[in-house]
Amino acid sequence: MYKTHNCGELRSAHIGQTVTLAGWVHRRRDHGGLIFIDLRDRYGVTQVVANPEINATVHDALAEARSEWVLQVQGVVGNRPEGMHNPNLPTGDIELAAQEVVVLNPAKNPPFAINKEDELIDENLRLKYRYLDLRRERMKRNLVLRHQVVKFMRDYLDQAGFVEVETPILFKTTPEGARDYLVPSRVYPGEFYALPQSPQQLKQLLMVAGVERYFQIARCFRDEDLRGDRQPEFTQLDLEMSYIHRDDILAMVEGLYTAMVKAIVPHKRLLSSPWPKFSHTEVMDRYGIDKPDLRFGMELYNVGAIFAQSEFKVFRGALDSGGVVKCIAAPGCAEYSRKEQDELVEFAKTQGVKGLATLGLGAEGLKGSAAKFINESEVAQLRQTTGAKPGDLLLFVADARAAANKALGALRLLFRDRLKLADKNMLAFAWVVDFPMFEWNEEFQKWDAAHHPFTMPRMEHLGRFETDPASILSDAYDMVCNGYELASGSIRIHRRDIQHKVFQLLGLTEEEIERKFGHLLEAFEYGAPPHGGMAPGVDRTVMLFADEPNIREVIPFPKNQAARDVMADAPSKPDARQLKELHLKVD
RNA sequence: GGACCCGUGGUGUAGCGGCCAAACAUGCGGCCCUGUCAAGGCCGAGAUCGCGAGUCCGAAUCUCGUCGGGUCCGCCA
Repeated sequence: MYKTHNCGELRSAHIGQTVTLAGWVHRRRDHGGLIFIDLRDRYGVTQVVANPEINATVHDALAEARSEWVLQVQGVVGNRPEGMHNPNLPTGDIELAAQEVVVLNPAKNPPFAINKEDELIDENLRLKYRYLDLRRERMKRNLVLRHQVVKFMRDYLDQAGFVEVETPILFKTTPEGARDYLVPSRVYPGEFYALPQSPQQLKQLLMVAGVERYFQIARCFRDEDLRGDRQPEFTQLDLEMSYIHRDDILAMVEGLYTAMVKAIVPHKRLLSSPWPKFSHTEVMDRYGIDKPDLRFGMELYNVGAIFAQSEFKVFRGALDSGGVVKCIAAPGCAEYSRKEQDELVEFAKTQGVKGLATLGLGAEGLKGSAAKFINESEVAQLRQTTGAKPGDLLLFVADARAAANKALGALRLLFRDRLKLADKNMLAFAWVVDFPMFEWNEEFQKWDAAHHPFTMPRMEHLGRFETDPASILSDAYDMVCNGYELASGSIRIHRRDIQHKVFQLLGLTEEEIERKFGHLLEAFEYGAPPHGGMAPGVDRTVMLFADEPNIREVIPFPKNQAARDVMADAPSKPDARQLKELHLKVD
């Protein structure tokens, strides 16, 4: 070992001991005579002091040292002089009087400061030098937090009788869903493996195999465009249980997360426990989105009834064509300028609606674009329905229901951030249940599975496959928290006939069903138990726990938004020989 | 595929038609300094303002294009 102790553990009790530390030069303070070096390793920082009158060689060596040099220092742990203790440092009562210094490795000046936390360094630069970025306190903290989260999950599920099983990374491409990452086979020209979008089929087969309680910290791959909470590869806590109903698995995951919050982020509070449960319809109506942030109010209100007799053309048109008029009330924003209101309108348009009407309940009367079209009686009813107060700004969208929900839901989040309506130490977990089983795909004129095709439709709705697929509900469920979808899951189909029926409705031919899912359907014929599961996102969980704005901050080596690894510069061109072996030609 | 925002010394910012052969902080180099801990003091180096066209007497500043980055829409069973 290069060291006898780490840089975070020495205390007064060690005074007088001869120890050896090794680490990076965090900071150097050269007084000409005395030199102080803050030596840093993973565990902390210890002050090393060199006195030229005591040891000139050591003093000269430390005078040369610069930031991020790697040093090994042997010395005696000493009590700091009276009044020189540093209460801000766990090791602040002692210092190491250096007797011997070995430069293990000098270092170039880093492209950004490792010993500073406040500056927001350009992320591309951080990613290019990720190994330096990870030395910084913030990243180190996130790395360790992630470890704690994963370890807690493993321990908790082990206690609950789950078995961790690894499933293949090289698997089979599946239709629908996200775009697959394909891996060419050298042995079979023209054939490809696919990286799993999730271990969905495999874990179901593990249920058929009798594992009963399975979990895996599973890497998943989806070749879609990136977002702050989406990476091409990400990690899920993949879970599956046999002989359970929906509420059994919800209770299992709720228990896990509730215990985990208490153990790992005790400074965070749960909005409610047990967690509330909403139907999909209800969250869409009230929050305009299927992953509501419940930490604040500002709900959406359907005010169509108030304007049933309105002559306001915008509202009239929407209502007459089967749409809705909905609104939210932005607290204290009645005096927004014309420009500020125009910005809101523009934002709404980016969310897919034709426009946005505004009504400010100003101190000197009504303001905003809808003011002259709304009468006193309507204002009174609006105030009653929405609870809006004088000084609030009402924002109306008159459009098709889905579009209106989406735009107002997005505006609600805009105001959350702008008005700081959400407490960052609050975790508002909730369940969303009763999803529709199918969604009509306008582009391809076909039915899609709203969750995935292995989801169990409600038994009592099985008769509607031929008559009204849109009305079929499924046993799917989402776990949401603070505006993120943290997990998604369902009770699965375990009967061949039902699974076949679903594939048929999704438009797969008999030949496709057999070729793509034959293995699964056959498995269901050998005594598949009823089962279901879910898959919480590990990256998003850690992101929420760490108060980070995106999952890149909790992934050691993430891709940028263009899906590149800017450190290694991947993806990259393979050698011609590699392509030839794989029987590939590139355009 | 689309919309919007950003790009100025190593880093973070300011400047947003002439006062800029670009300012501040920090970092870096040198000198001084024996109790600092974001050490201090003095001196110094370091940027053709992402790139390319254009407008103008004059462009870091305005316009167009392009490259890079980010946020969002589409997409993400």
